[in-house]
Formats: sequence, structure tokens, C-alpha cells
Amino acid sequence: MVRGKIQMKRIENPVHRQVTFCKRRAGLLKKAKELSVLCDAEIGIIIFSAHGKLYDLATKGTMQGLVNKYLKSTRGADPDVEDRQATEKQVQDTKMEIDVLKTEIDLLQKGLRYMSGGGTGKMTMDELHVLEKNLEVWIDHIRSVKMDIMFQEIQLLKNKEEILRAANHYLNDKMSSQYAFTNIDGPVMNEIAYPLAIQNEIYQF
Amino acid sequence: MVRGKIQMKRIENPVHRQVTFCKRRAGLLKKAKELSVLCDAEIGIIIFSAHGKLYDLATKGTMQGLVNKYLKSTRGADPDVEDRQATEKQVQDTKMEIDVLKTEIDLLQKGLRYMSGGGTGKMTMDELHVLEKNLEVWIDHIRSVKMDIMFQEIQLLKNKEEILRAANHYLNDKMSSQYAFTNIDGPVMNEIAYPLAIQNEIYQF
DNA sequence: AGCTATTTATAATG
DNA sequence: TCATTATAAATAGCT
Repeated sequence: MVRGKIQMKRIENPVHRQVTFCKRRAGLLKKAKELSVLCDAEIGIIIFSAHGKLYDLATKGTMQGLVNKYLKSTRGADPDVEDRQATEKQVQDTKMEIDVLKTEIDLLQKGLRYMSGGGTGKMTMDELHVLEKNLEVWIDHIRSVKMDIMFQEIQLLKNKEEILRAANHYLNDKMSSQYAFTNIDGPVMNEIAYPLAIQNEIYQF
Repeated sequence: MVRGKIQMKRIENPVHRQVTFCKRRAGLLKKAKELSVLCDAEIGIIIFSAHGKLYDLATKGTMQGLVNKYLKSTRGADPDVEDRQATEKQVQDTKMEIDVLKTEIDLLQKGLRYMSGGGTGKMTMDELHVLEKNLEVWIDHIRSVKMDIMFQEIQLLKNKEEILRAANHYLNDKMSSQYAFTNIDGPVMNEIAYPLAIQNEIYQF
């Protein structure tokens, strides 16, 4: 007999708790089945007991199908399609960027060849000095842009869900190791910035 | 008043069905919360109405977490964990590659310092040729590492949720601005590679 | 696991 | 949608 209202808090007596768990779990699943039948609803219930044992119910189809439907419904439109489109756009943008960079790299290589005497002769000390100064200016610009980018990226990555945090950690680790890379002494060639020398073939998958 | 037992079949009257759906849905969720509290169970309920509207409840944590737990319990390992492990491996690989590149860059910096006359004087033609070859090898390595990084990044960005797609778009914008930045004329200083000059302060929040 | 006194949920109605 | 209420259903405590 129900001799009084039960307090809505965890039942401390483990035996009572286990009995109640069995009874109410059966009741809950029954109610779910009834609701599904009466109102033509699709219902899934997942129960993990305190000890981690799984009980589940799916009133139509499989729980797997219901979970997929749920994830799809939660995420909004088909993420795969949008994702693929976004990636495609990235690829296009990057290809354009790469074309420009290839041209620039060609120029750089020609300059290097010239510098190393492939055609004409050696560069003068003054020419080398100008080159060094130009490189320093370039490095300053790259450094500034990269700092902004890194800062914004980290801000964006903060406070995101697990999946995004995973990406975040990946980027952080990557960044850290990149930082380590730059931590070498030397006056001139210690700046490298974002993606200029990617080869075209990469984007053809 | 409950004037009699209800037949356990779909309620044909749409109004009655809708009312019953609301009431029994509320009752079901209430029962689930009670069971969760009383017996310390973790419960998730997903309800799709006949018209496809989603109602859900997760008594501990998020439904996403519960679904992951369910999938993990039902199938194999947590895909997130595997993802993170794969990412970790990628990071390790990249670090190793970077170490190699670091060594090569040290050499190149010494060559450049020498070349720019910091101490001695001009390099001979042979020395310049060796430097050119070293630079070419270096560029090939940078290119290779950058290809890997871009490829991994794109793979990581694929199939993620909306929040990650936002980051994705951000990267697009970033790339665009980098493109704009690098689009400066000048014969020599047109190579930019991935992130070597990140400053430490960025990682200190 | 059953049993029953009660509480709780809810169908019909306003 | 909200409130009421008569009744069905669930269930707490017991064996």
C-alpha cells in the first residue's frame, strides 16, 4: 500500500531503490508505448541505471534510426551537404590562392637562382642587405597578421562543445609545436606564415 | 472525468489525440525525471510527434552526451576518443617533421648570415649553389608539411557541427585576407609558409 | 514475485 | 490553452 507520499529525492535504502527502479522503469516504458500508440508518436527512451546498466526502448524502428533522426533534427539541415559545400568553397579559394602563390614562388626561385649566380654573377653586399631589409619588413607584416589570426581563432575555439574543443586542442598543439619551431636563433629567416606553398594536387580528392 | 478505460489504439479524433499527446507527454517526462531522481538513473527521452516535431529530455548532462554514451555502450569505442587519438597522432607526426625542418632551417640561417656578410664577406659561387640547393630542399619540405597540415585541417573540419562550420567560414575569411595581404608586388619576398612566428603571449589566457 | 491502500495521472468536460 | 473532477492507473510498503 502507498502509505504516504514519497519524497522526490534519491532513495537511500539500496533495496528499496532497486525495487522502485524496476517498477517505475517498467511503468515509464509502458507509458511511452501507450503514448506512441495513442498519439502515433515515435519515442525512444534510454536509461542508464546508477550502476551503468543500459535499458532502452524504441517504439518505431530502431534506436539507431531514432538517434540518427534526432541528431539530424538537432543539427539542422543535412550537415554533410553543407559541409561538403563549405569545403568545396575552401578548396576553390585555396586553389586561387595557390595559383597566385605559385607565380610568386616562381619569381622567388628565379631571384634565388640569380642570386646564386645561375646566370649573371654574385649579388653585391648592398643588394644582399636590401634583400635582408625587405625580408624583415615582410616578416613584420606576416607576424602582425598571424597574431591577429591566431588570437581570433583561439577566441572562436574557446567555449565550444567537445568536438570543437578537440579541434581546438589539435590547433593548440599544432601551434605550440610551431612556436617551438620558430624558437631558433638567427637574424633573418625565422618567419613562416600561413598557406602559400601548398601544391595543387592536394585539393583534388 | 475518466468515464471509462481508453482503448489502446490510435486516437482517431485529432483534437483528442493532440490533447492526449500533450498531457501524456508531460506525464511521461515527469515520470522520467522522478525515476532519475529517485533511483539515480540517467535517462534520455526522444519524442517525435506524428507531425515530426521533436521533444526531448536528458536528466543528466546533455542528450548529445547520453547519445554518445548509448552508442558507445551499444557498439564499440567512442568515436570522439578515437578522433582525439588520431588527432594526437597527427600532431606527433607533425612535430617530428617540424624537428627535422628546424635543423635544416638552422643550417639555412647560418648560410644566410654568412651570405649577407654579417661576419666574413661574400660567398663563393659554389657556396651559393649549395645554399640554393639547400633552400630548394627546404621549400620542398615546407611544402610537404603544409600539404599535410591543410589536408588534415580540411578532414577535421568536414562532418562537424554548425559551430565548427562557423569556424570553418572564419578560416575562409582568414585565408581571403591572407591572400589579399600576400598580394603585394615585389620580386623576392613572396613566399610564406605555415606558422612559425607565433608569439608566446597568445597562449597565455 | 503478489497484494492493496493510496497517490498520481488523466479523459472528458467546461 | 487552462481548470476541474471522476475515474483509471501506478505504485510504496508489505508479505
